[in-house]
Amino acid sequence: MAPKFEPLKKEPAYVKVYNAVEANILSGAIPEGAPLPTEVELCEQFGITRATVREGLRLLEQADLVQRGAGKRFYVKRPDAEDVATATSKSLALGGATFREVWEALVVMYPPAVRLAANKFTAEDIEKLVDNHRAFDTIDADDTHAIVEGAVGFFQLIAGGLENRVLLAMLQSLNMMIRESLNRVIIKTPKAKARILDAQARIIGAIEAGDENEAAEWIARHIDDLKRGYDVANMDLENPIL
Amino acid sequence: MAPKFEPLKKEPAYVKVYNAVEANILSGAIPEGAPLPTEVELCEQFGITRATVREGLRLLEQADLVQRGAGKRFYVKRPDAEDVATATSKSLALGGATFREVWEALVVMYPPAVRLAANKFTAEDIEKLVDNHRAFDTIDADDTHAIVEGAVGFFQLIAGGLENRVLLAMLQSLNMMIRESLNRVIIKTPKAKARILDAQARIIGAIEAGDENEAAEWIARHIDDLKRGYDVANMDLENPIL
DNA sequence: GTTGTTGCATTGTCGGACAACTGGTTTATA
DNA sequence: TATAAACCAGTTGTCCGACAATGCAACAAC
Repeated sequence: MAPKFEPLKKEPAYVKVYNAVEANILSGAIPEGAPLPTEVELCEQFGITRATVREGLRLLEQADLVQRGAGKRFYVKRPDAEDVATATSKSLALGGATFREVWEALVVMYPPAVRLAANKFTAEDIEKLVDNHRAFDTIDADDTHAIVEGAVGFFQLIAGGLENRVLLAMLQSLNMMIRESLNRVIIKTPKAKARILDAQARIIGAIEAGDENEAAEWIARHIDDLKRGYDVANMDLENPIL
Repeated sequence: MAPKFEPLKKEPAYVKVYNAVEANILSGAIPEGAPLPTEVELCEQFGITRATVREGLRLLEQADLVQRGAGKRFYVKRPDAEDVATATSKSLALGGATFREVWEALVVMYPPAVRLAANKFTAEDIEKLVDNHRAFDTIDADDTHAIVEGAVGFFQLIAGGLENRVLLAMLQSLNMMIRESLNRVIIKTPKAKARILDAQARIIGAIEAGDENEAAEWIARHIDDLKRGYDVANMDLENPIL
């Protein structure tokens, strides 16, 4: 067998900057919230020019490891679930994810998630759901945008109450994609609002009662119901959501 | 109520570059695989200096919208599921995700995923599972690293066969975090290999038979079994995985 | 106490320059 | 002729030095 040499990395300097700073953040050497050295300081420390340092900083910036304060210099920031979700959904959408894939993911993920919710939700969490539900009731049935927001908001509250950032990030990115989808296929059926309202009520009831089977059952129906809009619109589910 | 003004954004030029190019990619004006204009061309088009253009390009680079070819200039690339997963898991880990969150997500997501697999997997997919299983059988029971890889590889194959990039991205990022976790709490129990092997066999059998209940049942047990290592190691599940 | 002023630190942008690398073309050599 | 060496053009990576714009803090003025 031929000796397998590493491609002996000669990464550009700005990547090295990125890696070096990332390592320091990761190891905790630069704690969360702490400011990064200034650009000139970094220049001196790395022994490179400012332009190069800045390119490395852009990488960190886009990686959400670091953020420009209201003031000026960068400070370390841990990526929160929402950022992760935004980036994920954006990437997936851009990657050509189809309606089918998104809906399928929804069907797969939410029923077990509400099962967890039924076991875990506090009175507070439930109250939020109820509030959201009441607000939803007051919207104009023709205001499709508001309806979409209300429907997505419900999912958001479910995801948010799970006390689990990993699940939160994943469900949230799903929610964003669903919002895209729903806004595209405008919910036209006049009954839409009523049916959503009913489903939400039952799900909330089931969670409140801690009845995970009932909750899972109803959210599955709810999702299926939402999806029906697509079938009605006669859309090809294999179309990309973007 | 006090009038609420927009923060009147005056984004720096390099952000504008990022946005402009992103928009062009998104709209399909620059199709996938097509090369971006060279840096100098971009300078001319935007009417700014090269250093600034390059900062914008770094943002695009980190956003995985664009990639440096083996040759030289950037070409457009859609983010694939793996990149998304890598970024997601990294961010979540950095965000302080705990063992509990990861395991919980695993418990929530995989049983329904294998249900899907039981309905959807082709002979080919199953063959891969079988191959992986056979290979796993041959590893040394003391080679904990190999055992972890084998266990994770099994999950990877499940995720990969679903024909769903959205689910794939999410499951894959979970897999990466699990790999981290398992490598940390080294599987010591001598029986580990045997139990994993057995569970995998049953899951594969169930998928092959299209028995989704059986498959879901066994993967749940399997996951629970893997988790037991933590209990044995007496680890605090609320510790971050990093 | 609020409002202006001033100066400092830091970032954003500029212009030009050069080395390094890649790919292709031409030329020299076996 | 075929192969290797040398050359050239295009592009990226890095550097330097400079200046404008902005935010911050301290201080002065009303």
